[in-house]
Amino acid sequence: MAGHTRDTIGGQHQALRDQVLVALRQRIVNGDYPPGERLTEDRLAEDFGVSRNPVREALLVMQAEGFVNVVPRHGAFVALPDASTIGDLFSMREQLETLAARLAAERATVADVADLRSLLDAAREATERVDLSRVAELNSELHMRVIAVSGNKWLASIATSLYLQVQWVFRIGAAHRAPHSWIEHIRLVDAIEAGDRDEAEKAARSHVHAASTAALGNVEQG
Amino acid sequence: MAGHTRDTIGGQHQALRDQVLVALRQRIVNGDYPPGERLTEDRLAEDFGVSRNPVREALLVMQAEGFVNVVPRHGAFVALPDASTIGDLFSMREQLETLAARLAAERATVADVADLRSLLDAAREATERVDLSRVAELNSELHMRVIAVSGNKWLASIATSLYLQVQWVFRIGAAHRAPHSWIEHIRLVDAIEAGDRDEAEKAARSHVHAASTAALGNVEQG
DNA sequence: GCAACGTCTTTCGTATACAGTAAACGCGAC
DNA sequence: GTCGCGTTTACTGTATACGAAAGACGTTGC
Repeated sequence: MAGHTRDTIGGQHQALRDQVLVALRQRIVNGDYPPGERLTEDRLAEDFGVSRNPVREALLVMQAEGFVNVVPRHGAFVALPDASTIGDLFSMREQLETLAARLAAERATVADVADLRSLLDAAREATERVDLSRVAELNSELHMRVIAVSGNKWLASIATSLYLQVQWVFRIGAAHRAPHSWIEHIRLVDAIEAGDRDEAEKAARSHVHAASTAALGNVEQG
Repeated sequence: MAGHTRDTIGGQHQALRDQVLVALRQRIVNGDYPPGERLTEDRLAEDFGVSRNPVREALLVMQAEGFVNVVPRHGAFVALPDASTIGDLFSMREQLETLAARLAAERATVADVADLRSLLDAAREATERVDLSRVAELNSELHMRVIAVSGNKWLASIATSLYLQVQWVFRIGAAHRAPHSWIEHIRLVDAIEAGDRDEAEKAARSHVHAASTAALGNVEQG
């Protein structure tokens, strides 16, 4: 039984585990389950209308992603992010973004760049419509796309949970700052298209710095 | 079979899930389960003498760590790392190590440095005894300690699985190169003690580069 | 009134049972 | 001999059942 990939329709079967995972993430990010809230398996199972097993498995992933803290015989709690945790988050993000930018500048094809540009266009349109949440969404999408272009699979898996965290903590402030970051994104995509690794890295770094500053500013207000 | 009672008093209860996780990792790293091998839940459950549930949960973590690939209705397979995957691995490691080194240089206390030095001493002794596997072990321990000193919690959780991967792929070559890397480690710890962020970052970067080169060289020999 | 002890409830951890699906295999037709 | 179809099998995905441990709460002794 050597490596064989199967891509039949059955392969897209969505396990309940994953559905629960998505739903749970959304509820936490939306604030339906506020930080510090206790999440018992039974309750979640009832909330989602499934048994405890899918819930357990989803919670395991959520724990690894840093959304919940699990106390062995006591239950799972929605994590409460503090200032230092947020600072750590952006430190990580800076490292990952710069790597992704550099690799993307090396490896991007014409099609990749066209893809990124279409996202920028969509973001510009959304900005003109003052649809901030859509802009924020497109921005996240752009970053994930850049990481995908970089082709580093560890980067992709780690960045996913990292971005979810960012969206969770700063969902309001991020939407507000989105129009500004759009300009920074153009600089990034330009550098990627030009294949200029150093410029791409610089653009990514300054972009994350700006986001970090804005985010930490929001915390002060909070 | 279910008649096992808690042998240790309340405190830290080692869930079967975690025991299975540790055992499974060890078997994969040791090569008992070679790359490409199919791992059915039933078989693993029987191998470890537990039911399928702890096995499922352990497999979920192993998947996130990149040791196994899970095909939805088909089962789990031991991952087969290829050259590009390994390159990606070291790219990630370089980014994380440099960040860890910089932060550690900022935050290390006197006690932290003493801790790191004691590991270096132990590594020197082991080198003199030509106990290469012990040296490799101590080297990993040193890196994890530096990351702990950096205080970034995401860094810690990500690095854990990253290091396990490195140990898995290059367990032989890593042991061989360990004496060389010892010198590079001294440079790193010196920089951390001096609080010199730039030098620490440089030391970490060149160290990972050297390790990467050596590792990829081993692959060629494959 | 306060503290210590015993019971009690809640919740996790694990095992087992059941259903659904996809691959494997064998049989028959061409 | 090969291709196609039906059966069979084996594995995953999900649900349920049971036991153990930790905290909550009331009770009792001082």
